Amino acid sequence: MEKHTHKDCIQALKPVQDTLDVINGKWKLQIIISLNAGNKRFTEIERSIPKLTSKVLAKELKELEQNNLVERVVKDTYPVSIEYLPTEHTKTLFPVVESLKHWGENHRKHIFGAPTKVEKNE
Amino acid sequence: MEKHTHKDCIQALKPVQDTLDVINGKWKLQIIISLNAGNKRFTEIERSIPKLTSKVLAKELKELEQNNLVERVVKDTYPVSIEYLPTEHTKTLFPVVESLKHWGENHRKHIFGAPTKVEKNE
DNA sequence: CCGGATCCAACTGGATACTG
DNA sequence: CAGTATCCAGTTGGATCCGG
Repeated sequence: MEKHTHKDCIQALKPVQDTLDVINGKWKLQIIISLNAGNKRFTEIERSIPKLTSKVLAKELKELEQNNLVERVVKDTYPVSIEYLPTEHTKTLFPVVESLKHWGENHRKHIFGAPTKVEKNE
Repeated sequence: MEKHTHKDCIQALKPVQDTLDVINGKWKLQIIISLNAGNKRFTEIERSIPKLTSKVLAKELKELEQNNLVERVVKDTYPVSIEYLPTEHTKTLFPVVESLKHWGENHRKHIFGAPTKVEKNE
C-alpha cells in the first residue's frame, strides 16, 4: 500500500465537514427539534431548552437561518411578533440524524458494553 | 414527520450527540483518513495534514484511542517506534460519513445551486 | 522521532442588564 | 417580546522549547 497525500480524500471530506459545521454544537439539533415540536416564538424556544441563553439562541438561529434550516417570519402586527419555522430542507436532515443516532447507540455498546441509559434530566 | 413529545426527541438525541462528540472538530476525520491511507507514524500523520500541530495531534489521537477508533502500538525497537493503526470499529463509521457527505453535497446545491424554491412571507 | 510543558492570544459562552 | 451590550471566566489552540 502506497502512502500519498490523500488530497482527494480530503477533498471528498469537504461536504462532510460542511454538514458537521451546520449541525455543530450542542444546540442546533435541539433547536430544530423544538421547532418541529411546534415551538415558534423566540422565548418559547428558549424556555423549551434548558441552559440555553438568549445570546446563544440568537446566534444559533441566525446560523440556522443562513443554512435555510429555519425560516424567520416577521408578522406585521403591533407589537411586531416573530416566528421561527422549520423549512422543507430541514426534513432532509432527518435520515442523517438517524444515521448518527444509530452509530451512537452501537458505539456506546462497543465502548461500554451497555445500552444507552436514561440519565438525569433537569 | 410523526408526532413526538419534545422530551422523547431530546432523549433520542443523546446518541446523536455522542456520535458528534466523537467525530467533532476539524481534525478527527482527517486523521482517520490519513490512517486509512496508510500513514502510521506520528510525524507522518502530522506532515500529512496541513496546519495540524503536534500538540493537537497528540490530543486528538488520545481521544480517538479512547473511542477505540485508533490503536496505538509501541514497537520495542531502538529507538522505540510507535504506530497508530485504524481499528475494525473505525470501519463502522464509514456509512455515517457517507451519509454526512451526501447531505453536505445536497445542502451545498440547495444553498448555492439554487433551484430556489419560492417561499414568500407577507 | 514522539510527544509533554509552558506561555500566551483569541475565541466561547455564562450572567446580568438593558432597549425598542 | 426579541433580542443586544457588557463584563468576565474558562477553554482552545498557536508558538516555542525541552526531554527521553
